[in-house]
Amino acid sequence: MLIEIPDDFDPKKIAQSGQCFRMRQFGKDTWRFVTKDHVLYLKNIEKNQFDASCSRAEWEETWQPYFDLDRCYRKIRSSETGKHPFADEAISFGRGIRILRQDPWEMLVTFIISQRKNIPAISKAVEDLSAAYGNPVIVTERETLHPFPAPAQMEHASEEDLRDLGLGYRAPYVLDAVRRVCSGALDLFSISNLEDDKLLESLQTVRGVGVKVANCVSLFAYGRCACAPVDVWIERAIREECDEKSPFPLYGENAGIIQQYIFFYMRNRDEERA
DNA sequence: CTCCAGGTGATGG
DNA sequence: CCATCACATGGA
Repeated sequence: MLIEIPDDFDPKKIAQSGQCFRMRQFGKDTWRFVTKDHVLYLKNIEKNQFDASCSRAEWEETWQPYFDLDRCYRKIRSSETGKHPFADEAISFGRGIRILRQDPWEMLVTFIISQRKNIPAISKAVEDLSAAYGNPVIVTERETLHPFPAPAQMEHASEEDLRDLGLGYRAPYVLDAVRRVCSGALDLFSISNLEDDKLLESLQTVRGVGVKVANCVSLFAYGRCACAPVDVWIERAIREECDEKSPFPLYGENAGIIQQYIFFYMRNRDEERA
């Protein structure tokens, strides 16, 4: 099915922006996305035109919100440029990035796992966890893959089971998330109605979830674009490029989006000539 | 061998 | 409140 995306949309940059860990490239111009039990193959036909492997209904119900297509990133780049010189560089460099609206449970577990791991290691851990607990398998024309496991599917996992998957000291953290969500102590749907600060606070009731992980879940799952996660790369940017002063207060409701441009810029700006 | 990776919790001041 | 430190694992 033919899809037009007139706004910013660069799959390669989105894949390299450290927000989704199950995105893969197939051949030169096709990208695979996974959310819940949906898989999408998106082939870039020409500028702004894509062939999507799903129905119109699935596109509108699942993928349009997933790609945050109701938000105009071109307009945001335009309105936020001119406030900070380094952010301006990052915004220009990262044109094409979007903030994906991903599954809250998957983001919670993924970013618990992410601490003190590099991005390839996070990706591997997410795949291993899915292979171990995610059912039923999804069969497409191209491949067979496992969905990210639902909380109930991990309910009887032991700490040792999770350590065997390479989660290390994060294993009890993941188990605490499983226990809280399965018991209803943490309702990932209900908290979507909370204000940003209360949402962050609720997420941090899980062991192993601190300020940074809570901000990642808020931004990448709940679409809270005022939330700007500060990790080692952003700390480095503030220290070395922003004269020790966080630029994010300048951007209010778009701080999280600017954060994502800066994160991508810090990690990729030296790879220009390749 | 050492160092580091999208951090957090515990501890001590 | 802020500064240290331990924490598992794998790759460079």
